[in-house]
Amino acid sequence: MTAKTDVQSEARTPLNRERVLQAAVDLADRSGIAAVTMRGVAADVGVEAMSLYNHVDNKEDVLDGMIDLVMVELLEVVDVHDKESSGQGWKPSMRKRILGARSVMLRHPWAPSVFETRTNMSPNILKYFDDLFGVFRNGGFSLDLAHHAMHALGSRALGFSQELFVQEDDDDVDPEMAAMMMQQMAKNYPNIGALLELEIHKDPDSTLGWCDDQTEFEFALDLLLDGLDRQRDDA
Amino acid sequence: MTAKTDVQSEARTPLNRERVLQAAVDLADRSGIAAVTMRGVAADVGVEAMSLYNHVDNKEDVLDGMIDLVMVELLEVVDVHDKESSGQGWKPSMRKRILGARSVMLRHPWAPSVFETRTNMSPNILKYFDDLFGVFRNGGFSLDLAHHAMHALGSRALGFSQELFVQEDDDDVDPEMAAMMMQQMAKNYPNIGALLELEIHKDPDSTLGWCDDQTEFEFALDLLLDGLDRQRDDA
DNA sequence: ACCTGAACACCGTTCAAGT
DNA sequence: ACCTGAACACCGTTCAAGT
Repeated sequence: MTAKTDVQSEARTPLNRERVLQAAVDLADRSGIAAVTMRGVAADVGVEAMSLYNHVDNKEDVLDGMIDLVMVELLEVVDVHDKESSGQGWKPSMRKRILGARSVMLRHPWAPSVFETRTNMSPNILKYFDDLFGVFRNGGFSLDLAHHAMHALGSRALGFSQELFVQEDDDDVDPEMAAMMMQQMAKNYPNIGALLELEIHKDPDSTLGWCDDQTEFEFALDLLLDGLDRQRDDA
Repeated sequence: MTAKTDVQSEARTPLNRERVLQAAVDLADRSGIAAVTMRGVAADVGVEAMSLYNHVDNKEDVLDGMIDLVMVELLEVVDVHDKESSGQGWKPSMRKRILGARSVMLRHPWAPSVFETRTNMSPNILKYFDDLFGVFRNGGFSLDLAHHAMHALGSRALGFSQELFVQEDDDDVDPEMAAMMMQQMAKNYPNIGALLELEIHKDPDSTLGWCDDQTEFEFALDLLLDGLDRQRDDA
């Protein structure tokens, strides 16, 4: 946001790694991760693409850096949410942390897909996971069970669950055609068809957007946390 | 595999969509998804890149087609595993299906990442999910709960769970340096450090590869299925 | 020390031209 | 009907040259 307002003073101060990475994050937030090219980031920062290589190693380094900026936000948010739920036991604490993490991911919709391509852990990522581990252990989990728990949570530990086949918003759906497709679906796929009918009954205006991501995320999270709680009691 | 043995007769029969897609899958299995370029697939099939466009719409179409071939395998495997567990209740059935699906994904390690970029469901994908839905419903799940269950399983329903930060196999780790890193880790990240120590104690030969994916996958799967079972009983 | 222009080796894709 | 050569608009990245 400051990148445009004060061009003169920005131009005077030489470019640095931080400004490059922040520009990349802003660009991704604004225009999607596909827009984050070396040339695109360079343009946003008022420089030619080749100049970026004075401040970052290569594009992988840019992506690593973008994730690191997200992690900083994540550590902040989790810290805030953590104080709210101090002394309430491991489950509310874990729940708050993860839902807090999710709120950060919602601000950076490109982040999950970039996370999935990272191979190296940064200090901030390690700290985040170490803290999560700490919550489990303070809650009476054995190291082994805490380890299993982290794997079971998977990406949910970072606040996202990749939703498969996210339909882009179809503004221009012919309602007649939609009805025909529904009929076809019900014939070939009876169970999915039944579900569609049920969901349409709930909200007749839309056959789309009927999966409330927040509800589904919390359902799965609670399913996992409750299951882990039970395993902890058994030990 | 047949693509190389019989060049002459292959050359005689004109190219078709199926041969293109199979070549793409073989190439991905052999050399990874990054090797699947229009030029690369074309070369494997003995033609120039531009010729492919006579048989597929574009690269997205190729990726859709590759996934469809995987889905065919998946439907076959699931069908086999399903007969083994017929009449044993929904849980063993669901378990067998999903572990069967996982065995297919292990044959095509590139498939998960491609799945995650698909936006459209193909008939085979719809059939697969409809069948899964059927298992839940026959097991006494309400439509609503079955719907939640599918979301909770997420990509696990297709037999994979994206593992974050998969470390590439580091053949050339200096053991001295590894020990130093361990010490550093234990200092900065006490919980992760404790876990590393525990795991090394189990298998002193390797600090890597200590996460048995199959075990973790089954742990998470059973956690979810047991949790869903409990919710079903409450209804 | 930092930035640039030109260039390279790759992409996916189009199109007129060949058979 | 199918295949090709040349070309286009993009990538990430290198390097010698500028200031």
